[in-house]
Formats: sequence, C-alpha cells, structure tokens
Amino acid sequence: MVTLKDVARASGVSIKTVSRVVNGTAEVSAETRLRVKGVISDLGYQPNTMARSLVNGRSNTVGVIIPHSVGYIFSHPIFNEVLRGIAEVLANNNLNLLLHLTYQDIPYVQLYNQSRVDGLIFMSVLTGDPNMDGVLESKSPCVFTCRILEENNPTHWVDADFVNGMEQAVEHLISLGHRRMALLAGPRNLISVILRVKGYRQALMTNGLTVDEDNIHYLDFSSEAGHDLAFELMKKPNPPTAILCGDDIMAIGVIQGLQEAGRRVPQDVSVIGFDDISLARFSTPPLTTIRQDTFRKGQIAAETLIRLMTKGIENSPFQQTLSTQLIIRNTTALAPG
Amino acid sequence: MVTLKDVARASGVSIKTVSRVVNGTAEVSAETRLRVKGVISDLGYQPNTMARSLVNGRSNTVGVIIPHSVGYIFSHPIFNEVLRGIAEVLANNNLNLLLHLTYQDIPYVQLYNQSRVDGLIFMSVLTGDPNMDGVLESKSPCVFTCRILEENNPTHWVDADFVNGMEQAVEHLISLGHRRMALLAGPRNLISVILRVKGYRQALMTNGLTVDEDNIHYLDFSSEAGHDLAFELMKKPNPPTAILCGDDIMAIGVIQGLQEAGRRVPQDVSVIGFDDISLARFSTPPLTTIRQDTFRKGQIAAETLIRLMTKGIENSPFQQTLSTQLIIRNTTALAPG
DNA sequence: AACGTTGACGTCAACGTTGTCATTACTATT
DNA sequence: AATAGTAATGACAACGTTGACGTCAACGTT
Repeated sequence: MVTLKDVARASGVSIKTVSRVVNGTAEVSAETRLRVKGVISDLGYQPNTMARSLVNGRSNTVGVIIPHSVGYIFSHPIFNEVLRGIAEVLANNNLNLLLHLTYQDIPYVQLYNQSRVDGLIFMSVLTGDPNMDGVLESKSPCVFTCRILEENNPTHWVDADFVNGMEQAVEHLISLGHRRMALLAGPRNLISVILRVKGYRQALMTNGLTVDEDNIHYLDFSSEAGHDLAFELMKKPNPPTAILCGDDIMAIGVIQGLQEAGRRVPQDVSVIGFDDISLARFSTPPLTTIRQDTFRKGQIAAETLIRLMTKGIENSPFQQTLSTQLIIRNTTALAPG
Repeated sequence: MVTLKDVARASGVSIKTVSRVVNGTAEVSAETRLRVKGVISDLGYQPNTMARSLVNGRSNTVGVIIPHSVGYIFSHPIFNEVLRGIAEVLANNNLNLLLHLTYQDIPYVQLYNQSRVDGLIFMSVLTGDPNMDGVLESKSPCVFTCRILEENNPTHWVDADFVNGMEQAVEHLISLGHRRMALLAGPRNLISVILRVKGYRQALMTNGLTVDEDNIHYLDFSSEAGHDLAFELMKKPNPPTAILCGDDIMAIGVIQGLQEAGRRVPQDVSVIGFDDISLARFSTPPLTTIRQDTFRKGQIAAETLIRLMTKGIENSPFQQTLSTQLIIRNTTALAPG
C-alpha cells in the first residue's frame, strides 16, 4: 500500500505537504504541487479512507437498512427502484452505500455507533421492530422511506400517499358500478397496508357504502397469495365483482386465480393493482393500477438524509407524501349486470 | 462517542485490558472481565470500526459492483436474487456489503486501493468496460457472477450455463415440431447473451438444422423491446412459429406483442423465457422457461470470495457453471400445421 | 534599521484501536 | 532458599491521516 509517507519521501517534501496537495488545500507552490502530483500518479497513491475517517469522524457512508423481518420481500421490484434512487443521489454526492439486508437480529443503531455510517435510511420498517430501539434516541441522522407510525411520529420520512391512492382505486371501481369489492391489502404489520385499508374505508364511506369487514383480507405481497385467495373468493355464494390489490405482484396472481376459477377479467371480475411496476402494462390483460414513483421516493430520501447530515437536525421533521396516479388499462370494466 | 479510554478510566484498568475483554483474547481474570463488561454495557461502548480497520488493515467489507453501463438493468428482478444470496452469506460471516451502483466512470479498483473493501464481487460486467482496468492486476480478491470473457480468462466466477440452457430450450421446441425459431437474445455486449446465441446455434446444428442469421436479434432486456420486436416479426411473410427469449421479462412483453398482432400463444406461436422469475408461473398463459438459480449464484459468489479473502489466492481460478432446468408450462405447444 | 506580513513549508499530536514487549506478583520446582 | 515459570496486567509504538501550530525566508512599510 502506497502511503503519504512514500510519496513524501519520493518527492522530497513532508507528509503534510503531500496531504495538502491531495486535498487541494492551503497554499503549496505551483512547482511543488506539480512535482508531488507527478509522484502521486507514478506511485498510484490512493488516500486511505479508514485513516481519514478516524481523524475527521466521518465515514462518508450511508447505511440503507432493510429489516430481515421483511427479507423475503426484498425480491419485490419496488426495492430496486427505491435503491436505485438512493444510489444515484449518494453517488452524485460521493457517498458510499452500505446495504444492510439484516438476516440476524441486530440493533440497527450499532451501525452508527460503530461509526461505520454517517446516516441511515430505513426501508419498510415493520411496526414494533425491536431492533429499532435506540435509533430515534441517538443523534444518528435518519430517514424512512415509509412511515413507522400512523401519525404523530417525529421521524423524517417520504412515502407514497397510500390512503389517497386506494381512494382513487375504489372510486374508479364505484364509478364503474361495482359495490362488492374485496381488498387484498397486504401483510398486517406494515403501516402502508394499514393506510391502504384506511383509504379503502374512507372511499366507501364517502360514497355512502357500508364497509363489510369480511371483504378486507391480509396476506403476503406475493403472486401465490393473491392467486390462492382470488380462487377461494370465487367459491363464495356472493363473490366480489372487483378485487383491489395491495400491489401489482399480487394482482398478477389474482388474475391467474380468477382465470383458473373460470372468470374473465375484466368482464366478470375487475382487478386493480398498486405500484405500476414496469411489467404492469404487459400483463394479460394489461393491468389497471395505482402508480407510485418509487424511484423518486429513493431520491428524496437520500437528498433529505444528506441535508440532515450536512446542515444538522432540522427543527420540525421533514415528512413528504408523494401523490399517486390512477393508470387505467384493461383489467377494470363495468360491473356485470 | 464512548471509547476504550472511557471504559478503562471508569473501570480502573488499562486500555489494553479493556481491549482484551472486548476481543475475548488472552487471559484476563474472571473478576476483571466481569467488572469491565459491566462498565461496557453501562456506558454502551461500541468498538470503532475505522480505528480497528486502520490497525489490522482489513475493513470487513465486501464491495458489490454493478457497472453503470448496465445501471438501467438494475430494475431487473434477478439482481435482487443474486444480491440477496450475497447479502445472506456476508451477513452470516459478519461482513458488510458496500453496494456500488456506479453512476459515474470510476476505476473500480479504487475501492480496494482506498482500503474501503477487502474484496469485490462484480455483477454483469460488460465486455470492454474501461473501468475494469487494473482490477485483475491488483491483488484484490475478486469474484464475478458472470464470465467476463468467453473463454481463457483467469478470473473466478460463478455463472449459469447459458449455452446448455438455450440448448434445452431449442430442443424442447424442436421436439414440438418447430423449425423457424426466432431468438431474442439480449444486449449484444453481454457475455451471457453471446453464450445464449452459442447454445442456440449448437442446438440447431446438432439437430441438422441450418442457422438463419436473420432469426437472431439483439435487444434490451425489457418488456417493451420484446413486445415491439414480436409485433414486428409477425408482419414478416414467413414469421417464426416460436420465439426464444433471453429472459422472462422480455418473454412477457413478447406474449403481449403477439396477442396484439392477433396471434394466440401457444397455438399459433410458442414462447419460451429464461430465468424463471417468480412471476413466470403467473403470466397468462403461464410461461415455459429455463430456470437458473440466481439466489444460489449469489451465495456461491460470496462464499468463493470469502475463501479467497481468508485463504489467499488459489492456484487455479474457481469457475463454476450452474446447471439450468427446463420448466414446461403453457406457452409452448406443437408447431401449427 | 526595525518591524510586521505573508507564503511555503515542516513538526508534532491526535483520532481509537491492536501488537509487541515489559513488568509485576504469585506459584511450583529443585 | 533460590530459581524458573506463569498468569494478569500495563506502557508504548504503530496504523495513515489531518489539524494546530511553529519556523523561516522574502518582502514591504515605517
């Protein structure tokens, strides 16, 4: 490993002068600067990040944490998008990205206390995750790409407007004449799922419809789960004429399940997804869905964290809700009859 | 920040003794050990990773690099799987994962020279990527989840057997009576695509069929590209009766494109994918495809890298090809007529 | 001529660890 | 009783860098 010392010796100046050249700081004579730079590139010197971090107390690294309780969800396409948004912003700010797909139970705050990272971004934290203990109390800059409590939490977050998104979906179906609409919400312990249910309830009530609790289902975000449940639902005496899904993956499974149960989509049953993943427009039939901009969500999370890291903790928490958009394709149609 | 010094002072021993307790090394009297441990948990001491790394020259971090030239591909579902495999193994070995979704042109070897990482895993390197310069020459332990040259390269890699995978696909179609088979291979500068084409050629020749170069198409791994090309192909005077796709994403687009062109899948045209992503069995119709175990690929890559990092460079490069498997679902059928 | 000012460096300590070696005190062996 | 051995601990340097401060020559000002 080539160090400042090596460069200093080879160019006949002190370590400190080389350091100055490397950092472009203070005044070094043009002549010396040139000579040192030559030696640096000759020897292929690269500053040692660890030593730097030790001195100035910053690691120039951001931790992105995906709790292991949702580890299986990591296969979900929205993670790529959020991660891509985060990675792009961090790269543009010369920050490294430490990905922490937690597989064991580990207090997340350790990452910060061990001064491995200067800040943390949390994706999809579940309610009541014990590993979150201490994170909010520590001075670690910290942003969430989801809300961790329904309301009154002092954290910084960016999240899609799941309530309104689901309202848009329900109202679209109501306008098509649907009345019996099943909601396949998602896993019970995700805030975003609770919010989806809230939107579903609100939209029904606003339109003077009563909420039948039996129409609300909690299940994994997976095609299998959607497929199986849709198939089962069709066995009921008075099956729903429309199915609202918590995400597109589930919706694609639902379409399959319905077809296997002998129902046509959308003539017999309408299906609506959530996310608008890139495959949504290529499903058969193309999927009507609620679009959320997950890439942008990642960007904003990273931008917010960087602000916190550089300008210090803000007085009031930064909390941004990103609007969603109804994308009408071919899985929704007038209610039968 | 709580340091060894603080703990030492509070428990009336030297820094070194605390260090010994923390690392569980050498002999410390049971009594002292207990007392120091008490102080450690009282003060909430956490060892500083940077300082440790500086001393022992290891960062306990592995860099995972996804070249920016394929940045757009990061949305591809196989990345999650490979990454998940890597992350799991690293976590079990107490190694951190530094994710490098490169957005600028940066010599990858810098990450290692700056002693930020102890080893590197490369995903989807393109042929002729200038940022690869110096990586192979450096002593940086380094594993690829894809081959970077078709043959005769001394790197360590794990990769799916694309040649045989594509052979399986072609032979399945031949057995169904197909003769005019289009190959939608993927981007031209990916080795895996070159290998797929090789498998396609070999299978045709083995079966006494001639290779029509016009049947080989290069395009992005995206549903859009597959959709558009499939639609165009159907306009030709003598269109193919089967379409082989480089991946499932593309295949799903192809199915759409065919349907829009008024063809039934599989009665008029058979379609076969590659990867067997989790959505494959839920497409309409469920997709016949070639399965590769991408999760395992990630695991093996990480395991191999750890071996290189701990036991040093091996004499002969570790190169493992993972077998693929034909999964017959409902997008392939007897050739028409 | 005496005095500040400035530019261009260098010296040294510090960051928080760990490795090497030294120092005790106590126990076992002859 | 003298000696060797060992268990428990500490002092100190080192890792590669940066920050605080010091030095020294050259120059301009009074």
